[in-house]
Amino acid sequence: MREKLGKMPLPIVERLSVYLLTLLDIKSEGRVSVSSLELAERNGFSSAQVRKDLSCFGTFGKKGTGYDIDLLIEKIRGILGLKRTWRLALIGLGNLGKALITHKGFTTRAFEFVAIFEKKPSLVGKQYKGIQIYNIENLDKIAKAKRIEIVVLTIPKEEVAGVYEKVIVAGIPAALNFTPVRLLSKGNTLVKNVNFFQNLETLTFYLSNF
Amino acid sequence: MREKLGKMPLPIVERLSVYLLTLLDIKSEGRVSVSSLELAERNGFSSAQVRKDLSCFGTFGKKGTGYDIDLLIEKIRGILGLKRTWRLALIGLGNLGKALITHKGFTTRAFEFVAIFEKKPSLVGKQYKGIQIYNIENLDKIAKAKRIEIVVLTIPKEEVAGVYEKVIVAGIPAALNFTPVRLLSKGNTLVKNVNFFQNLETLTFYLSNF
DNA sequence: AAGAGAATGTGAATGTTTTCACTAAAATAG
DNA sequence: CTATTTTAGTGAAAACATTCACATTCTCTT
Repeated sequence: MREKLGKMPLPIVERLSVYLLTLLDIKSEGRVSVSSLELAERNGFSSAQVRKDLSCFGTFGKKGTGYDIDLLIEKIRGILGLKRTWRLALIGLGNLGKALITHKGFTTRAFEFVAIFEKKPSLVGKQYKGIQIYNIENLDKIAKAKRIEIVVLTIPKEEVAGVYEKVIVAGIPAALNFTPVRLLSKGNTLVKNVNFFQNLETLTFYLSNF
Repeated sequence: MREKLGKMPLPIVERLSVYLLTLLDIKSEGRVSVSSLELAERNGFSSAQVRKDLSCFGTFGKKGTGYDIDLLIEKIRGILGLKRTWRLALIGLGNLGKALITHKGFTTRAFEFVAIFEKKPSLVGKQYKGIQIYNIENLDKIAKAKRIEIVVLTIPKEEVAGVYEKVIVAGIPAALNFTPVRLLSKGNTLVKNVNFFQNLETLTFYLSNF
């Protein structure tokens, strides 16, 4: 069993998230246990990979039977830090921002939006879907007061650099970046970039070259 | 220089997309050439990696100087298949679907929405932002008529399995899947899954384990 | 209760990706 | 014009990730 969790390879962490989704799905079918083979086949992995991934965190399975679904769900939730609610802030209340705020998935999972930041003066001071809208200039203060842990960036290209600087100064632990500007983790802020166009472009690459 | 483009490793293709974005950025600053080192440092890669990635497709640089920005942009656009417009269809006109349709990035890039499919009967036959809305039952017929190349899935969990089956039957070349149901490429359809929660969960994992 | 079958956990082998370190070419400075 | 600096391209080495293959343990059938 592996030690340093902070150095765990990203591919493994990403697959844990996939396993969790699959387990919840299988559980909803009323099942109570599952083999590494089934967990693998549902997701296009190999069974050895599933077992090896899980073995990094402990021995959760039972030879001859497989994995107890409820137990494995709880273990993975623990590993991924999903046993508590994470406090998010949306920065940029455009179309995408609104879509994310209203997305059911966040609330049914371990994520909660506790603040919105928006440049447009006419919106500051109001609420959207019950969440208070603040001026980005107050990010530092509000971040502390509201204990913001992750910011979700859905602002236009031009504003990214300035806003990211404020996020770093405020010492916010993490950012999920939906803007087309690639950001690098800096200071105490861990960044994850999400880029639709990159995804589309990998498709067009393979479509063009077959 | 590498041969089989269809087998090109995904990480390389993804980085090409990043290089392209960076090049456009540098170009907009009025520059005409760039070194592998700068291209690397702007994105958190190593310069050797940039050079090796590009060397898979040809020799585009000039020793002592670096890469001509215009030339490299054109080369990468060619490699990624971005020298023409790709015909997209949105399936599921919810909040996220609407946000994507109105997203400027698609039109300023090589992507164009040519159809929308939506279950809600009251919307079928109408238009949204000038794009015709069709019944999903007609996917096969419309896909051929409109020469749809990539479908963007923004439908609820429950509908995914049924809709995906129709996409495969229609033989649509690719799907960009924003639903929380992970899909595997099947038939002639290449799938790319985009999962916000997986991204959030990798953040919470590392936040929890430091 | 014994044997067959199922399935995990894991060291070793294999495969893939990244980095190193150097050669060679172009640019620049003296 | 020569020496120095910059930088691409690239085999070889290293690091990383995946798969193999098997010992082990549990379950189930008869």
